[in-house]
Amino acid sequence: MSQGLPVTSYALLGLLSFGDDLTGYELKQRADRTLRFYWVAPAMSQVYSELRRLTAAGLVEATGDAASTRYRISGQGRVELRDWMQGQPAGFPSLKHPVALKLLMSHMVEDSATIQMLEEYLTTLRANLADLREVRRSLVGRDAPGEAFHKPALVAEWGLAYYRSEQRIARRTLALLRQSFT
Amino acid sequence: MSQGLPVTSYALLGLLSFGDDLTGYELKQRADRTLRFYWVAPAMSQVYSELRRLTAAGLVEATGDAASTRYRISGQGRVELRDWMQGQPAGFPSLKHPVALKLLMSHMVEDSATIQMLEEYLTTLRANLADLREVRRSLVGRDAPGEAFHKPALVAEWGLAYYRSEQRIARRTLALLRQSFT
DNA sequence: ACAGCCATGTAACTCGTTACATGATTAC
DNA sequence: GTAATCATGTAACGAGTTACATGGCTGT
Repeated sequence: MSQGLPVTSYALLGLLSFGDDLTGYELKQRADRTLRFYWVAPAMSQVYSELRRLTAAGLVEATGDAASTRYRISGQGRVELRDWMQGQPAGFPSLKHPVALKLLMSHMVEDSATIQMLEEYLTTLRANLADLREVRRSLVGRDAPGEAFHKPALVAEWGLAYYRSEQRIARRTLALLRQSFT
Repeated sequence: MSQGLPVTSYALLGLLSFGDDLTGYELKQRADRTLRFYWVAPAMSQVYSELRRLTAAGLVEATGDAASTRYRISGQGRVELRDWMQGQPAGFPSLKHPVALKLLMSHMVEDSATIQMLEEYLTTLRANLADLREVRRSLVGRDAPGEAFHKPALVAEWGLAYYRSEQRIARRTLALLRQSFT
């Protein structure tokens, strides 16, 4: 039953599938640490409303008082999550890349502005890369095949590969622009 | 004036900044050919509503009858687009990667299911790569520095680099899973 | 005492999607 | 003549954001 929850709902349910029970606040923190790199960083208010939805559907169970509620995935939640994973195909990633977007129409501005944009992108890229490296590091020791964080480690590696690829292509594009910008 | 249009609005305005005037229908086709790889493929209905918004703001001009209207960017539109490009920083890309998402919680299912998911991803990746290569090919001859499609060509290269990186990491992950899957 | 974090929520709004609906033109 | 494509729109809805609001708890 309860077919067709939004993907973000399953994503949060997935974050609860590692065994521990969390408050909405803690769940948001976990999302910021992991989900944000390849899905979204949902707003605080959305975390709470999704948790209400999941509770209503019986996929998570709430314990504690109104001032501090802990949520844990239910048996039915595990079943539903499994079904969703194996049901529909994953679907193709969708990218919102404002840097590429502005580059596309960069004939409207001076090359120096585009060069500056790419430099700024490389800076924020470095920062994100550092964050993700830190996440990856925190999994060392529990990341062997079969261990609890094997799959999260694979995802972190995936993200690192993505960021490194972005670094390469941004640098290459920057070099090309600087070359023709006399 | 008219500060703070949604980015998709500027994106469509940008597609109109290459000099030709298009119908809503044609604009949608152009978006499907270019924008979709690194921004979005807006629904037909949204293309029309954005065009109405842009017209109301004086950034595009409409000509023709109600049965077939052509839109062209206005002088003010060019100014506004330039301002937007140079104004706020581009912002960091946001990725919605359902494959990575499912991989994260793949401890919930058998490895064989995850392996199958990655194989399917590689298939659709191949198809998208072919599409984008076709786009890149169509720009050959007008893609030198200073020429009309230099920047679009750079963006296409960027996209190709991204897809190739995805291919590499997907294959690597697949290999790791197959290895530990006895 | 006060700052900062923990913790939870409501309300308004907008972007973007899907479904629905219509009709003209072109190709076979 | 009929199917596909061109062309334009409306209506309903849902996901997700921002702004607002409240209050407890902890460290200095």
